[in-house]
Amino acid sequence: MGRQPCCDKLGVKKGPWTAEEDKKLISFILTNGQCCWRAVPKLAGLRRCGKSCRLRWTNYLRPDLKRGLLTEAEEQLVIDLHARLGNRWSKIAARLPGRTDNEIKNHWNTHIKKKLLKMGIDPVTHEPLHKEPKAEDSLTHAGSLPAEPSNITGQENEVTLNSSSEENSRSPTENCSTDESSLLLDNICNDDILLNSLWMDEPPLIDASWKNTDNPPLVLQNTYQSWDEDLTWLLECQDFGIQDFGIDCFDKFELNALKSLEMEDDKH
DNA sequence: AAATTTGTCAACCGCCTTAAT
DNA sequence: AATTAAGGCGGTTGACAAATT
Repeated sequence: MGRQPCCDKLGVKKGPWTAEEDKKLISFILTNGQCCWRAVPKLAGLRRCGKSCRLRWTNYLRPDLKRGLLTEAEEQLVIDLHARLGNRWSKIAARLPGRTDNEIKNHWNTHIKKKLLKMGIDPVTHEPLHKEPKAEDSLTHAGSLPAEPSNITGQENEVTLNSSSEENSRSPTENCSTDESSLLLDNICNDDILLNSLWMDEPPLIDASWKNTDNPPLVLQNTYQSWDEDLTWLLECQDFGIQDFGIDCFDKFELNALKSLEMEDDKH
């Protein structure tokens, strides 16, 4: 009855991943693609739960991940999206290429939350903590325009709030006050179709903008910079048949995954 | 210099939805 | 239709690092 168990609970390792485990997982996924996490630990020679492998891959090992702190523009975007979506971190993360829900959630809890509180803004409702009773007061009170969309300007204390209500009639592009954040927000908000897809829980559009830039892919710039010395093996990707973690590699990887899926489909 | 506090974030836990049997 | 696991998600924890006393 039902499906087979995800993994043999006995002998499953927990805790921090070692460099060796990471290597095995990356090697396996780059070769075979992402599919059937239940089978991954066994096939990759890992004493881990499939769930743990998926988490490790999506949150830390994926080649398209950015590393490091969120930029101001990204932070602004997170605040704006949070005002609209609440704690739906995966939805928010879907709009920030190279960022994971876990990373955004952590950043929210450790940085943004405090920042907003410091500014006198409730991080849950995005309303002022001490709301003035008079409407005219709210007009003069920085960041106290509940009916208006959110916006953090470059100035520390000038935060225009977004209504936590899911009815946001004003064009979100009007929120943008910095060029950088404008660009980011434009990607999401300026397009009704995109916004609708967000609300309708449709799959996000693939963001491939970095593929067209003259700059090296972020993955090459940042992905493994902060890793400990044990991970220098990653620089020797050829060891497991990977020339680099750049664009081509990832495209191949995606193709590999698709092939695997197709093969799975053929079997059925 | 040592002890304590605070901050950060990777990883786990448990719940929910979806899908397989 | 009922049962069970996979996959996905958000909340929470705990180890470690950095800052402070």
